[in-house]
Amino acid sequence: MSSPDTVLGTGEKRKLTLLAADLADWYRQGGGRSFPWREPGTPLYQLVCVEVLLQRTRAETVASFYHRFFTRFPGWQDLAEAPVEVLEEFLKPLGLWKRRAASLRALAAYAAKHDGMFPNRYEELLQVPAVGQYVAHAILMFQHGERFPLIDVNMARVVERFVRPRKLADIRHDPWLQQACKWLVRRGDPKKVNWSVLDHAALTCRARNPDCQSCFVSSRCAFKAA
DNA sequence: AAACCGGGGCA
DNA sequence: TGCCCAGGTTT
Repeated sequence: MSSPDTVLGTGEKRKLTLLAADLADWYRQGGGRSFPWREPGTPLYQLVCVEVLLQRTRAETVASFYHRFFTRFPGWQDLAEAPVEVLEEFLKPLGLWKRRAASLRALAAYAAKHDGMFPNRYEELLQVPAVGQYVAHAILMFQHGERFPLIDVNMARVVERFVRPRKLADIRHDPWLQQACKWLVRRGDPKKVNWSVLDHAALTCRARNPDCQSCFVSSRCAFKAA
């Protein structure tokens, strides 16, 4: 048996399709943000490292740290060779420095054994150290060009406000939210569609002070700010 | 399912 | 001051 709480309905799919189309147009017209790691030709090494740096950390903060980090650690080998204490000290301005240092070192060790490549199956990716659902999706998208959503608090907030709230507390375990996010990126360039959602979340559909007045999809949105 | 990590940004 | 941030791991 499938309950409405766990299955994405037809009406919900239609709403999400329209939302994605509008966000894609907005992004194409230059409405989104620009970050160093979005530049064409950014190596997979940088993309994977950035995902670790972005965890629980504002993208703007990571952007200001980007040049420093990759000047000091240009490749997997530099990361693997650095003493963990040095890496920890280097990461302190970002916070979560102990965990991040461990994650980056584990990833560097993995990359060294696999020639800088990662698995192309979701289940295998989850076995890689420091790789959870979000990073696994990111790797599938960036390395293999597959159509996966970057399901983070931002995408979750946009989808939940626009359609309806999730049932489970944890984003990563809510089946309805998973389907909704996957549906949201069903068409268009996977990277651009994902970025358009994240940028809409950061600029307009903000966590604390959402700008529903200037939101161009507010007429179809289930969420109304006070 | 909930706790934990953590410094910085912002109201 | 208190909440929030492109999560993953441990309990």
